[in-house]
Amino acid sequence: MQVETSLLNAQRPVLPIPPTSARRSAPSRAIAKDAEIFAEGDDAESFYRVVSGVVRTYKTLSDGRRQIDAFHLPGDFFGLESGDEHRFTAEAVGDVTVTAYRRCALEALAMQDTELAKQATAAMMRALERAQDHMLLLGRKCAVEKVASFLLGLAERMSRSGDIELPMSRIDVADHLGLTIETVSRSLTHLERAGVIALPAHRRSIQLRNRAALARLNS
Amino acid sequence: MQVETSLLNAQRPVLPIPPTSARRSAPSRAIAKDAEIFAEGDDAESFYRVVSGVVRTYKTLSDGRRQIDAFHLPGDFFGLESGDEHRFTAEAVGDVTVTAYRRCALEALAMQDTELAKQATAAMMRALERAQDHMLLLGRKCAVEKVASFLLGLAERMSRSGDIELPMSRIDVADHLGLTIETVSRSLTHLERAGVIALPAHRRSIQLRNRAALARLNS
DNA sequence: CGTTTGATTGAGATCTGTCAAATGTAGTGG
DNA sequence: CCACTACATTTGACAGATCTCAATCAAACG
Repeated sequence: MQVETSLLNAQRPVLPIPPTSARRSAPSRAIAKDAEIFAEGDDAESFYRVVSGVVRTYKTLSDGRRQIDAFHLPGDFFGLESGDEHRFTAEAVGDVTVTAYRRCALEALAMQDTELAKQATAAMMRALERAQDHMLLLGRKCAVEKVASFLLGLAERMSRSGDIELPMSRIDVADHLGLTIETVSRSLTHLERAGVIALPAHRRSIQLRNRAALARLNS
Repeated sequence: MQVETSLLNAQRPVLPIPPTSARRSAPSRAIAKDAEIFAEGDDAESFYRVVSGVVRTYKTLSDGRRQIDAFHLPGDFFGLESGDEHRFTAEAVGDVTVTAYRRCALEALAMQDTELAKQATAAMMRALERAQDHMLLLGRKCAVEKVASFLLGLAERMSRSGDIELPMSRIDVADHLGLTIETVSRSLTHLERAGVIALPAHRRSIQLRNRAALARLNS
């Protein structure tokens, strides 16, 4: 896990860091793999920004079915709420470092024209756009298309080469795409047999061999 | 219907809009059933608020598969974008009246502390929250659960009694829930046979007979 | 090494989609 | 008011995609 995390960070472009006025009151927090950052229903005292590692946010049904609405990479904000409770749970996918911002700070800052307020608003809009794209994926794409879209999106966000080091397990991928782990696995081998991707021995790494074919799958 | 549509498209070029200082005189636009308000890729010159009727916003894949991300009821905002293009298409479900706001107006107002800016921001947050709930529905609920959740949500938004008059066709419902019209129909009759809802002769009206049972279906 | 965990593969069941037909409703014109 | 049409919805039979359950395999770890 350590290895994967550092690889990921190495591939990421350097983060833009909020201005010092905001950073002064922004403590950095280290979180261990699979540890909870906040839970559905918790008071939304703070929101967060990923410094290193990956965070998943999800909702669950009463019988345990889970939908991961997003993975948050370094630089991404998460945990912004309109109400006073968190509406989903956030956990560390691997070892993670986050910056915490007091929520009241945002509301105070929102009135002003600060860099942090702008970034937070922009983050919300991006989250909405991603959610809209993801609804199309969940509602109308078949399994292979879902996996292809996911790989393309991840490559775009975390790698400029064609190599992806998946930060998350198959279960996480499945719960993000509305599939089971078996179907995710079968879709991957299907793409591999079609020569679109390669799956090296280390099963968390994936090479994109034919981006055009992948792109065709989520037109 | 064709005639009406083309008439509307003819008047689609943006109306002259008075300065934002006169918000009370924000122009009202009448739109005929199934006419387009804006399309994916259009310049996002304006955003809108529903005055009367219902609006659907959707994305499509290249082969025509469609995902309706939301239905907008009177009072709802839609068409707010972070970029300079609309990222989905908006159409009138029935006959509709909307208020149009110039986009630059919002950006100017965002700096200030106006009521409209606040409402627009709140609308965005609500849209995000709905999108997150809807991802759980699309990714992890079965057909009957999807229909039950949809009916409950609609009843909550547009009726305090247990009677719903569906504003949209089965096709629209299906494309919102990630199903086919046949499966929507079968789910409805299934709920009817279970005594949870009643389906009067007029097939667009639905009576909720057992809200507790419906609520149990989307826990 | 054995164990544990995660991932892949296989076989069969189930749910939803597809195609086709029947039914019902609204609308039209005689 | 009654055919008659057009359209939306429902229903049925079947196919196909994904899920479930189970076994195998591989890598990581003590």
